[in-house]
Amino acid sequence: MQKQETLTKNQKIILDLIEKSDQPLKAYSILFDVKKKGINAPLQVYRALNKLVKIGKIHKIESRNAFIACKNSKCQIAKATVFSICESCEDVTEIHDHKLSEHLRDFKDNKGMKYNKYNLEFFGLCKKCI
Amino acid sequence: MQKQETLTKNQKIILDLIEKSDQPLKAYSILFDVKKKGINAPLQVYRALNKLVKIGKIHKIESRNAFIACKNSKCQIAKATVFSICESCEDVTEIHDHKLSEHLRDFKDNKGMKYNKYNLEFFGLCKKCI
DNA sequence: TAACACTGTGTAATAATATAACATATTTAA
DNA sequence: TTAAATATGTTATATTATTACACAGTGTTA
Ligand SMILES: [Zn+2]
Ligand SMILES: [Zn+2]
Ligand SMILES: [Zn+2]
Ligand SMILES: [Zn+2]
Repeated sequence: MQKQETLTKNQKIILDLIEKSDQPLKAYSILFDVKKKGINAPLQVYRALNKLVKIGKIHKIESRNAFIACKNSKCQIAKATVFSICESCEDVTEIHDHKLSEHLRDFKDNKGMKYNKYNLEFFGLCKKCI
Repeated sequence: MQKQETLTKNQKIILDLIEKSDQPLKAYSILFDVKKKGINAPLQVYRALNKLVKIGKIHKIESRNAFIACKNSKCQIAKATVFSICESCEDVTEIHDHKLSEHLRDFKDNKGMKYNKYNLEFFGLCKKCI
């Protein structure tokens, strides 16, 4: 089992907001939404986001500078992420594919590099947008 | 064969600079370096970068907001990128692994999404930094 | 040749994303 | 109970990227 983290007030407020959205949220849109809860500055948002990413509660979609909640309760998931992104409607889905995970986990380059994390983003058109 | 693109003056200047570096360069560092060649504004840099990315001459390292030259002459490579990134020295290497490419190319999710591109970034410690 | 689409340029202004620096408070652990 | 680690609130600033506008070159086509 993963160590259960106790979240602080700001972290809870921001995680709640992200979990209520099924799509990625951007930092300044989060800031706008949590102003009514007393969070006033970008740094307060980014500090919470960084912590939540670190403990795996949310993931950053690097190509979009946006943050999405992780629905997967498994350990280590923060260190092994796969997303599909529709380039038309911007719908983002986290992918958990056992076979793909295995391939990625077992990947070795020929440079002797030691990996502890990866992030994979697939781009295309979702069913609705094809 | 891929259609041979004719690059414009600005695009050539910026591609030259990126190709001379074996590591990713950031847009504003590129801007600083090409000012002596008459490129004065961020937008001139970003326009060239976007074009060069589009035609596959360079790739964007999404997690670093930086741009690296592609050494691979194969078609389609702009649409299927894999990088290893050292979190200590920030060394970035483009990976071309046939087996991995196959797995990624053949990946199908269960949502009927049609993919046309992917980007994979591995993070860890390189040989020197372990 | 003229009209048009398409691509690129140059410039200024601004938007969007993220961090530094500082003072203080709270929690955790030796 | 001191010290270390983590979090907070605030201001300012750094970094990354785009909008808007005027115009120039190139190729197509009517
Ligand atoms: Zn997840
Ligand atoms: Zn879509
Ligand atoms: Zn490449
Ligand atoms: Zn290294």
